[in-house]
Amino acid sequence: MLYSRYFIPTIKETPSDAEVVSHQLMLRAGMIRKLASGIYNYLPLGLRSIRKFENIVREEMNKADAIEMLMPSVQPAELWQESGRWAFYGKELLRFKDRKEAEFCMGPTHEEVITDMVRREIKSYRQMPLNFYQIQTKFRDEIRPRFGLMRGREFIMKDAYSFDVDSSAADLSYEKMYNAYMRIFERCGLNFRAVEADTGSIGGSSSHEFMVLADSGEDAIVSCDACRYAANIEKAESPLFTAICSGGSEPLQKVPTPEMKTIADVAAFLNVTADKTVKTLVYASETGELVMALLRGDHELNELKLKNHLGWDEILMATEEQIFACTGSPVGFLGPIGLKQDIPVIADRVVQGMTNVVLGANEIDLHYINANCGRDFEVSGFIDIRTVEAGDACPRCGSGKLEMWRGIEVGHVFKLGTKYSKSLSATYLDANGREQIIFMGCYGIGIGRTVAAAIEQNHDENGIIFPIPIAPFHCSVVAVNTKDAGVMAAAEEIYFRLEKLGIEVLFDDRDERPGVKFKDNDLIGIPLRIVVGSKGLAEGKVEVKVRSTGEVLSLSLNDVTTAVKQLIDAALVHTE
RNA sequence: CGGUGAGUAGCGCAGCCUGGUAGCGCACCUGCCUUGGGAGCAGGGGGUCGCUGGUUCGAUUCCAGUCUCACCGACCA
Repeated sequence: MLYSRYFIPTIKETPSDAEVVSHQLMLRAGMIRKLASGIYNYLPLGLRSIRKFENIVREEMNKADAIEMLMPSVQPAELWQESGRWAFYGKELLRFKDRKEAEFCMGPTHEEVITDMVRREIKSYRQMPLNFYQIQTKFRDEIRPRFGLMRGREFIMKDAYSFDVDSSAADLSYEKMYNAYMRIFERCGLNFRAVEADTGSIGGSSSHEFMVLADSGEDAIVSCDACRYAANIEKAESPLFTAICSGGSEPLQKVPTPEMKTIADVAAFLNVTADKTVKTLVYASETGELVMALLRGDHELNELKLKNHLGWDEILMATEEQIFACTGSPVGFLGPIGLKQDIPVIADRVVQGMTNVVLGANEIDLHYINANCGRDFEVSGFIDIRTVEAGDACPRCGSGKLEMWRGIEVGHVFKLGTKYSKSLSATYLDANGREQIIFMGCYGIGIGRTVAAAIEQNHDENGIIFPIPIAPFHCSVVAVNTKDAGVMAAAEEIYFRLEKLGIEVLFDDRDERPGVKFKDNDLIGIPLRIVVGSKGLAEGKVEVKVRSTGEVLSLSLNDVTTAVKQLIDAALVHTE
C-alpha cells in the first residue's frame, strides 16, 4: 500500500473530548471518527485492525467447530415478546415501527433469532451438538456511551450460540468455547484473565468473563495469587472469617451516640474498632418489598449478591420514607431490634460469628452495645452478601490472597441452560423418540473493544504499539528523501519484495520531511519500520526499527526482507 | 435520568463580564527554501459565532427556551 494513495488522517493534537488513551490514539491515528454519541465511522486503518482481529476470531471459532452465519440487525418484536425480554430488557433495546406500525428492534444480542432458527430446523438429537456464530453489528442504547469504541452504542460483536442435547454435553461445548477464547486473546498478545462472572440480563447458570487488565477498565476483578481462582468483584465469593468477637454474652445495653451517624463515627465514639460493629442497610424492590441487610461495620455490601439471593429484578436503596416506616428511625441509627414492620433480615455470613456487637437502636442518637444474634434479634439467613477486598483470603484454596485489578471485559461466555429454548420451545426428539428441551450456551467477543483494549495496554507517548497479529500493517518502508532517486528506487524495491513475501507493508512515499513520517509511523503503531536513507544506502544498509522495543537493526539491502519476514512470522506463530 | 461543564474556521483555543458584524496556533492552498524526529519565509482561502425567540438603532456578547457533546453520578447509613 502506498501511503500517498491511502487515507490516514492523523491528528497532532489530542481531541478534547477523548478521555482514555485508546480513544485518543484511535482518533489521532485516523482509525475512527465519531458520527454521533457512541456511534463511529471505522476509517480504513481502523477497519484493517478490526478485520485482522475478526480473522483471528474466525480461525479459532472454526477450529472449535463453530459454524459461521449471519443474522439480521433488525428483529421483530414478537420474538422478544415470546422470550419475555421485550418487557425485561428496558431502554437499552432500541425499538421502532415499520410503515405498517409493526414493532421491531435493533438487535442487542441474538439469542431469540438463533433459537427461532434452530427450533425450526433441529428435530433430532442426531443433529447436535451445533454451534453457530456470526460477526455482526449490534446496537445497544447505552445510558452513557463513553471511551470511544470501549462502550459504544453501535459496535461489532462476535456472538456464538451452542445447542446440545443435555447439560453435560452443553458443558463440553462451553469448555470448547472457553478454550478457544483463551487462544484468541493469547494470540493477540494481551495480558488478560478469565474470571467467574455474574450472568446479568442474558441469564443462565454460570459464566466467565475475559478481562484485559488495564487501569482504565470499567470492571474490578480479583484473582488469587496462589491458585487459579479469579472472579469479577460482582461475583467474587467472600472467604469465611473466623469469629472475631469472643467471650460470654454481655447484657444488651442502649447507649447515647449523639450525632454519630456513620460507622466510623460510632466506633470512634464508643471506642471500639469498626469490626465490632454491625451496619444495617435497607433495600427495596421495584414493587416496594423491603429487606434489611446486616454486615460487619467495616465491610461493604455487594448489591448484586443480595439481589441474586432475593431473586429480585431490581434492587434499590430504600427511601427515607420506606426506612422510617419499617424501623421508625432515620438513617444512621438503624438496626434489626424492635422493627415496626416484619421484614426479612439477611445477615452476611461473617456476622454469624460475631458476639456483643454495636448496632443502631432505631432511635435518634442511640445505639445498642453487646447485641447478640439469637438472643436480641433474629435473622432469616446468613448469606454471603459482602464485597470482597484486596488481601482477603482466597475462597477456593484458602492459602492465597486476593489481588485486585481493573479490567476491560472483551469476552463473555455463558451457560444458558434452557432459559431461551424453553420459552421459545426449542426441542428435539431423543433416541427414545421423546421430546426434550435443547441446552444452550452463548459466547460473545467485543471486536472493536478488544482492539481498543489492546491499544490501552500497548502504547507509549508517541502513540500506539500494535501487537503484530492485529496491526493494520506489519511494517512500513520509509523513504527518507523522496527527491533522491537512489533512495526511492531502493525503498521501492524493498517494498515490492516484501509484498511478494505476503507481508502487509505500508510504503511511506510521501513527499514529507523525515520527522513527519517518523511521527506518523509511530502514532499509527506500525510494528516494524524499515528506513531507507542516503547515508545508509551509501554503505548498502537500511535500518529496521522495532516499535515495541525501540531496537534498531542495521541490515544490508539483500538481507532486510528475509529478516523482516522472520520477525513477523515469529510474532504470528501460535500454538495449535 | 440527575449533577457539572462546553458548543466561535477541519483540530486546539481566545474574545463575551463592560453589545458596534471576529482573532491566535496547528492544518489547508500557492511560491521559494529545506530533507534522519511534526522546519523556515512570503502570500492566500475558509466562520449565518449550535439552533429558535426576546431585549436593543445594533447581539458572538445580555435574557429565555431548545438541541448536541463531554465528564461525574445513579455505591451505602
